[in-house]
Amino acid sequence: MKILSHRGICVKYQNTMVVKKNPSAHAIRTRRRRTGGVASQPTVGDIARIAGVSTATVSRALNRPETVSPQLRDRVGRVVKELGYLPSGAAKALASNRSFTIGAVVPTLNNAIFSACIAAFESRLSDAGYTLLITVSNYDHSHETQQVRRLLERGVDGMMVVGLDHADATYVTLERANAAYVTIWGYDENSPVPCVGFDNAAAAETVVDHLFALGHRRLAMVAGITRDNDRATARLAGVKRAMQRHNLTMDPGLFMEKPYTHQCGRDAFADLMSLSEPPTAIICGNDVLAMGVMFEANLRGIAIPGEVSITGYDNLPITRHLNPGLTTIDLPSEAIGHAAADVLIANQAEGHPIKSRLFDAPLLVRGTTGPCPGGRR
Amino acid sequence: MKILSHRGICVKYQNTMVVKKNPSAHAIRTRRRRTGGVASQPTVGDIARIAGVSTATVSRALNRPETVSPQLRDRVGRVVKELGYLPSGAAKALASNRSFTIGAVVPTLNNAIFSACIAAFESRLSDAGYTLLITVSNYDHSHETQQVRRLLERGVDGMMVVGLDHADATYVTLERANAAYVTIWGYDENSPVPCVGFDNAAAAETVVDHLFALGHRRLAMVAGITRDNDRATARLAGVKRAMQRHNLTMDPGLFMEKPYTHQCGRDAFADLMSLSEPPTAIICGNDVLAMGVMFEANLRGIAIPGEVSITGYDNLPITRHLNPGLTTIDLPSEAIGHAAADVLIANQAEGHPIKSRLFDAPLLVRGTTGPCPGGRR
DNA sequence: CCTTGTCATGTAAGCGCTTACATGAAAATC
DNA sequence: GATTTTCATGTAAGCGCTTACATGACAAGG
Repeated sequence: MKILSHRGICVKYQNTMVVKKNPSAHAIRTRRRRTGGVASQPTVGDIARIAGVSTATVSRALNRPETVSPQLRDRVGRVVKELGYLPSGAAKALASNRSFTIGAVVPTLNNAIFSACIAAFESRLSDAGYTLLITVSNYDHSHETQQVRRLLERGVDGMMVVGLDHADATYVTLERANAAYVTIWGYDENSPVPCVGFDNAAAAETVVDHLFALGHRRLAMVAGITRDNDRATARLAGVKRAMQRHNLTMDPGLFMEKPYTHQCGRDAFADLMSLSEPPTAIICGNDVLAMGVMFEANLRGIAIPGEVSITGYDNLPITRHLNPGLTTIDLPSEAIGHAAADVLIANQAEGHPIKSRLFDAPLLVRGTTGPCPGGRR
Repeated sequence: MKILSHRGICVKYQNTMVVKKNPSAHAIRTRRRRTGGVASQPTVGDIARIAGVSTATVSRALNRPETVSPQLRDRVGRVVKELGYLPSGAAKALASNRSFTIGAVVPTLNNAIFSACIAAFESRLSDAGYTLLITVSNYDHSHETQQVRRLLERGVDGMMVVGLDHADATYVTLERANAAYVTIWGYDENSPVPCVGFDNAAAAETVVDHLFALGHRRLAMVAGITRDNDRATARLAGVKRAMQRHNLTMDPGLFMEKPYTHQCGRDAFADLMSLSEPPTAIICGNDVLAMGVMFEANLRGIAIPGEVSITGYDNLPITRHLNPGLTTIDLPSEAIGHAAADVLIANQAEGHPIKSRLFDAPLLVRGTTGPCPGGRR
């Protein structure tokens, strides 16, 4: 822990003041330097001059060392190190039309499943020399359009957006800008846009099938908010479709939409249990809701799965440690993050087209689901 | 869900091929356009020509509308909308020396406490028109240096790094680049670098005090890995300091460092309980470890806090729903994220110097701590 | 009516890189 | 030995913006 003097800011501050108060030619010219006026940062020109070569050679030595003679390469390298030279990304991006920057728009960062995906995404990008620009949409399509636009302005080389369903303007903007992008989480084989994800509805169906096989007939669903969220919508649709397939009646009172919070899961459970005829199994739109449901059941001394079965969706790392372990959909969040990064990088590096990719999202049966109490009804 | 044709990538791909195979002057010139050769994006020049004004006026109309007559402002605005013009961030950054981009280096994204902070940080940045560049260090100081360098190359207007303890090179790079930066999480009033955080050690001391007051004398600590992690180090130090203050003996066998995972918490508990004389209270370096400890205790039927008290550190949203609720340090992660963003933005916008800021991190007593079993020893 | 501001707009010079093309020396070919 | 080819390096033209300064119209002041 060695700490150097921290004066940069002050100087910068004072400099700004000077400029404001006394816009002399000199002050203005000074201000334009990259660092705000003080010790200006070295540029390729400086490196070139000191190393006694042209700027083109410096650029080549730095970006395609193999095209430069070893002596010059070393000479340039030495000067670069000596001066602590950092290339200007803006200038590079402007001149080369590549920013080595990739954008992502996620609905939220406060859900471990997205964080995990983003972490995987970032990790791959970082290894390939890219930096991640991240923005959050808060599950709001019109806000998302703004964020996409902003990322495009920042000159990202590619972009990842969550979900297939977006505002028209988002797609228009993306296509107009001729952007390289990939959607994640959802998968639709007929999708005209590339998607790296899984079939949310199909996975939800397997949950119902599992519960049906266990004898459950009275199923409830605590879905996420479906507005502007195609994943939540698809999961709900999957559950309904499977129930229809099994000829199960769907009591509207057993279907609800809740924000993805533990508290909402608890509230949902309380509501469901206060019904005259409570469900024997509760399908949750994600693990956070499922955990909330479990917590409330626990508090009320209602046995899981003895009295009620619970299912989640996501397979958050914590869910396997719960007691009993949560039966859930094992969502390949990391694989998706990696694949999304790979496809974007390959597109930039080798010009590979961005192709869709389907992942499995298998049902993971653990302890929260069991036979329907009282046998089949 | 309206989906447009998705042809951009292919064209770009083909175009790259063309260029590679036939580097005619035309193909090359074409390739240089921002979009890769197809329909090129409009520029200020295009807007200016169509609106019948100069590029300077376009720039002013877009960035400082009040300096332009209403008619021209409208005229420019209309053309901008019509052409779907998106300014080039690279060109803006190069010309104005401002990127409207802020960087962050975090140890991991796979810990809800950081995600929450980042979410708060991003939210404030976004409101102010900034975009967040995020990189992760994986708790590795030398990797962190690389990431800082990369962010600087990308031309961030400011940067946030987690913790006060960093590699020399990190600080050297930061100062040399004259960067506006702030460290978060830790706070040290004597720090020469600005820090927005709380006193990790002091908070850890309050945990010990609380346990001591409950009669516990045999304390164990499951700390995080302290290497390259000043927060974990400070927490451990705080615990030791408080124990010394209370004249408690510190059995080395009761102190261990573990990665921040649930499983490690479980393992730690198993180890601790297999000791001939197990602790009556276990202080955990963070909530994830604490939850792991709780899960294992639960599995073994060991009563909390009847037989053993547990404390966490972070106050993750889930911890209040646990049964019993986890006694932990209420870490102001969102406030820190907001404050870090605010200070960086104010520095850019108004030239305010970046000042340190101290937050409270109070002990939150919930159900996992109780009187020492068997009274005081 | 002339001067002096004031203000909206234009002109054009960069910002710091990349890279097409030019150049010239050395190597290869005839 | 004259030629062509190859290759490392240099020259200089942008990339798409911002902005200092120039300009000219018009208003205000004398």
